[in-house]
This record gives sequence, C-alpha cells and structure tokens, in this order.
Amino acid sequence: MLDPKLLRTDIQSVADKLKSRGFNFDVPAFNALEAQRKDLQTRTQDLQTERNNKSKNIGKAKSQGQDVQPLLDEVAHLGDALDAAKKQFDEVQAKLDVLLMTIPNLPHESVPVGKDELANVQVRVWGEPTKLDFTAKDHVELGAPNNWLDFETAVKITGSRFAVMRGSMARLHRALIQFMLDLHTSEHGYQEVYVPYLVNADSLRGTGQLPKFEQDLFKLSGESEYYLIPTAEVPVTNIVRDEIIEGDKMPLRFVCHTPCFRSEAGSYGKDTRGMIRQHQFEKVELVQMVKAEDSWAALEQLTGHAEKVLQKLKLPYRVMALCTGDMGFSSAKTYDLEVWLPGQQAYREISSCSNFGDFQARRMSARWRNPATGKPELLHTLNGSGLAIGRTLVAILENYQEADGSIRVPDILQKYMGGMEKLG
RNA sequence: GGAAGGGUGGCUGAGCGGUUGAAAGCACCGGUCUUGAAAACCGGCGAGGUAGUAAUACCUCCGUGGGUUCAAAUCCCACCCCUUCCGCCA
Repeated sequence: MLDPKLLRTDIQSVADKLKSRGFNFDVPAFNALEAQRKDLQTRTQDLQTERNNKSKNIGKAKSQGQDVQPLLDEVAHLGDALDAAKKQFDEVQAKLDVLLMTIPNLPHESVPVGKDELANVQVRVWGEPTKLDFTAKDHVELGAPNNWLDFETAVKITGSRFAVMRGSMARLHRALIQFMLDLHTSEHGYQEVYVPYLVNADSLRGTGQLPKFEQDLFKLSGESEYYLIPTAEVPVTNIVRDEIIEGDKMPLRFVCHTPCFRSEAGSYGKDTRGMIRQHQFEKVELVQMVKAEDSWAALEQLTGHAEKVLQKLKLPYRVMALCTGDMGFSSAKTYDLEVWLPGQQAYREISSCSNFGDFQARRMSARWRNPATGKPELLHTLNGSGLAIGRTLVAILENYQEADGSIRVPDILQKYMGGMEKLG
C-alpha cells in the first residue's frame, strides 16, 4: 500500500511513476473520493464531538441529582444524523480502501523503464554458458532412465504440472534443500524457520497477493477460508504483521524451506514440458526485515546470498534488473537470477530478489521501534529465492550431463549424497 | 466433539453503563542525589487519523463484527483465538 499522505500531497508524480509500470491511476476519481472522505469525516467527527459533550453533561447533571429530561430531548435527533453521516463515510472509506489496496508499489528510480521482459537490463554475468562437445539433452530426457523423473505417473495421481521423482533424483532434490539451508544459516546469518503452508486471507493481503491475484492461488473449499501458499514469502513475511520489533532485534533475517503451490492460470501452453513450471514445487526462501535506510544495501546483499548458491554449485548465471513493466505488484526493485540451461540454450529464471520498501509493511502494520525517537516506524521487507529447488535440479542435470547421459554430482553436494559422484 | 474459564497499553494486571484512553506495577526515558554506578525519590511514557506553520484541539481504538443506550472496556448476540479438564486421533 502506498502512503495515503503521498497520494494527497503529490498525486500527479505518483500517477506518472505508476504509468511506467503500466498502471493507469484514475487521478480525478481518486481526488473526488478523497474530497468526499474529508468532508464526511469532519462532519462525522463534529457530530461525535457534540454527542460526546452532551452525553458527558447528562452524566454530570445526573450525578448532581438534576432533572436530565431537557438534556435528553436536546440529543434526541443527534443519533440519526450521526448514523447517516457515518454510513456515508464508511461507504466512501471502503471504496478508498479498495482503491488503495489495488495500486502497485512505486518503482525505485534506479529501475529501468520498459514495457515487458525485453526491456530488462543485464547487470552482470557469472561464468560462461556450459560448452558440451556433444548435443545437450534436456532434463526430461536426462531424467527418463530409471524413472528418475516421472511425469506420467504424476498425471495419473493428480494431473498435469506435477512430478514424481525416484531414487537418487529424489535424494538429489532433498540434498539441494539441505545444502541451501545450511549455507544460509551458517554463512549468511539467517534464522531457519518452519511455517504453515496454509494461510488466511489477511496474510495474503499483507504481502500483496490479495485482493488482485486470487486467480493465481489454490483456495481450500472447507469451512475455513485458507489458501495454499504460493511462496514462503507469505507466511514468513507475515511473522511481523501487527508487530512492533524492538530496535536491537533489527534486522530480522529468515530462511525457510516450503513447498509452493501456484495455479498457473493464464500460462496454458507455456513451459508444459518438464519441471520448469509446476503447480507444486519446493523453494528455499530468504526474507529480511530491515530499517528503512538499510533496505537498498540489503537488496544487494540478499541477491548476493542467492548468487552464492549458484556459485558454489558452479552453475553459470546472469543477473537481470527487471524493468518497470515486468516487476511484481509489491516490488520497488527486483533482480532476477537466470541460470544457463544447455537443454534450452537459454538463461532461465531461478531466483527473484526484491525490495518492497514499506509497501508490504504498511499493509501489514509491521513496524520497529526507533530508539532515537521511541516511536514505531514502518520497517522495510525484502525477499528472494535462495533458490527454487526444482529449477536448480534441472540446471544441475543439464549442466552436469555427460555424453552417455549420466549425471555428475556437483562437488559441494557429494557430502549430502553419501559421497556419490554420479547419479546412480 | 463435550465442559469450564479467559482475551484490556511493550509486559503483568485493575476497571458500580456516565468528566476512564483507561488504576497499579514492571520495562523504558529525563531529572535529583552520588567520584561513578546501584538504590531511593520526582517527572514523563500506547497507536492511528483530521485540522493547523506550530503549540494544540478534536475523532477512533480495551480479540473481531453486529445490537441496546443520550452515553459501552463495562449489558446482549454471533464469530475468532487462548487456557484447563474429558473424549477421539497421528
């Protein structure tokens, strides 16, 4: 949520910035609502003041044993007038709230301006695209032996966009999770957390998935209004919802492994082959809550933590700064990490690291207490994949393949695989 | 699922329907005292919003949402959550 004060004082520059991300902000409509709100609010408050004062007088008079009937007659009409004003005010306020909750975040000034992913800017490249002296197979072919990767069975059990993994492939998948959690907790200073995989609507509103993107989510049909998490960002960031964090506890850094569930509505026919785009996948997520002045440095640092995973796995990648038109709803700035996939001869997204500024914190009422002032201030939230497990698995299969179709195990993972050097 | 109790400020915890945004204590901040610290004493100390340059004034908030009333933390209804006991279950 944007700062309502900013909308009142500098609405045109807000509208201009939103335009760069393809969001048309109806300024006259907002101003009209805002004017109504202001008028109705002062009117309601005046009536409340009058009622409060007169009620107090009745209390006083009664305690002194005076006849209160004349005073009661005076306030008789007040209730109706107040109810009417309040009802109007609530209606306008509700409309304003809906509007406020559907406006995306403002992009940071360093974000490249552009319409879609074609305008994203390459920031740096690490390693060189893996060169094989044979024709690269893609991960679906490489996973076929031994039914390591079995999509047909998953279709039977559930449907499309699910996978069954077996044997050393399943183990490699698990090893990746352990490796990443260990790296971030022991070397990067994150606290490991375990969280619910079902969340309520308030949590999804807090991080920005609701109200606008319900169609991307799986919703349970039971009595409770619960949703499957699309990312650990939702439960982990909402740890601080409605909290005031003491200054000496800042910053907070959490790392969390969860499954993620996405409906992938609107991506029919896209990445239908293999593991790239699934309804269910695992992710190790990094989340930080920091002071406002630290969040830009934290974004660079957090991105570096995700990059470290790829470096230790010796997987070539590049870092892209997403343009204004390609960023997520809540983000002020996003870096995507894209790993090289020999099977596709292309870089593909494997991590997305974002600074949300105070956008999520305002929706969540997440604050920290500044010892300098003693006052609570909105904190800044960040997160990034560190990394998406399924896609990391794909990258390993395709980059570590041999001419005979066998797969070497990256050095750093061998201790998690019982010393195994090749998948077997 | 059954029974009982309970949700009040950063924490603990009072609160006959009427000048209660809320006693008291802890924590925290400032001061006195002290070489310094502690103790003691004095004072301050919730959040959000509206108007205003500001001082300030006013409004809202005692789990959530309704209701009764001139007036609700206090009465009524529904829901959510927590605790204890019983049952069931991994």
